[in-house]
Amino acid sequence: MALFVGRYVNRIDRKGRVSVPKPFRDALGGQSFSGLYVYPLFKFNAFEACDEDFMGRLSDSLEDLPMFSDEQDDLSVILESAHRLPLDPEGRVALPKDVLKTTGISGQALFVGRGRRFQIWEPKTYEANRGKAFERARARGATLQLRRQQDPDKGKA
Amino acid sequence: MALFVGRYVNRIDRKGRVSVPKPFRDALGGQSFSGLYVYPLFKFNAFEACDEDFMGRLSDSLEDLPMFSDEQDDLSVILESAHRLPLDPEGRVALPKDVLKTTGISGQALFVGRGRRFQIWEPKTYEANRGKAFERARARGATLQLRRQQDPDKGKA
DNA sequence: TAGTGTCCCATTGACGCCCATTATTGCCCA
DNA sequence: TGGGCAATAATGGGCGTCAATGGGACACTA
Repeated sequence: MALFVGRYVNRIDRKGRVSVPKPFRDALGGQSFSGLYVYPLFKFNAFEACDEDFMGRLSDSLEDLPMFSDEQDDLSVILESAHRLPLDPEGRVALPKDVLKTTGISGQALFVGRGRRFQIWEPKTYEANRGKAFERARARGATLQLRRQQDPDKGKA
Repeated sequence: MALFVGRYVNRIDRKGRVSVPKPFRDALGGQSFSGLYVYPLFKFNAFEACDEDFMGRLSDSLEDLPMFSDEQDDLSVILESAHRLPLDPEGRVALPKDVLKTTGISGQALFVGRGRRFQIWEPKTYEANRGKAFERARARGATLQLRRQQDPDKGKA
């Protein structure tokens, strides 16, 4: 399954195209659709990107909310604002105008791995908002409850 | 499954490459991806390394936190700061600049086995921070509750 | 026909691959 | 049991390949 980690900065050309980092392209592979989905974040002026599987999972999660509820309607704006971006033969995507506008991306785009998905930021915005995240986690003495070890025999039958 | 024990010191060459100790390479084997993942530690200026399975488990554990929550965002800095390091044909990895910078590694790297994962330290930093760990454990009279023995027949069918 | 969006090709620079050499370990045998 | 030899691991450096980038040609659309 897709696994996105690390940060990569790539240049936007005058056509609005940007190379998706090779490791991310590889992680996206194995999909029927060669490309990615992007949707805006609430908390930051950045977009999140994922593969088709994750987008389906996100959609299904929204269906778990009560139908016709305000909550579902509100969160569904994620899907309404999403884009399906195909990769060109060189592994680039064309960032839509509203993505450029919302994020403030012009010269460079920052790709940030987030495990099963990744984010796209304007580098300075990222630094301003996320630059201290590591120090915050360190200062807080952040801990994480690891998922219980998978049964190693699972699926071996 | 991967099992890393012991300490090994290897030299960094002028390209920033370092040989992963053979026993660790062997323990990493059996993955679809020939390489390892590294991520920074909060408590020390050192990095931790693991195989793809463990990284996926870490990622999934983060997904168990609520999406868009501050807690998830803060902890996700681990994934954002992580690197996927492929092994070259000789069994070396190229340590990224930020790893060298954070750890202070320049001439030599210390590999420290930690069971399912291992750590990479600048030798002097390790000595300063961990050098007395054994004495501390001894002085405390440290004890450990061992996990119950696995069923030996499990999954053998 | 202008505008938009793919696709294709060329360039360049970093990185991965390959080969050579040295160091170390482990083994064999006297 | 010690020395020497062979196999393996670690190290160093050169070079080719591929990822990132830029620009142009072409097709489709409004």
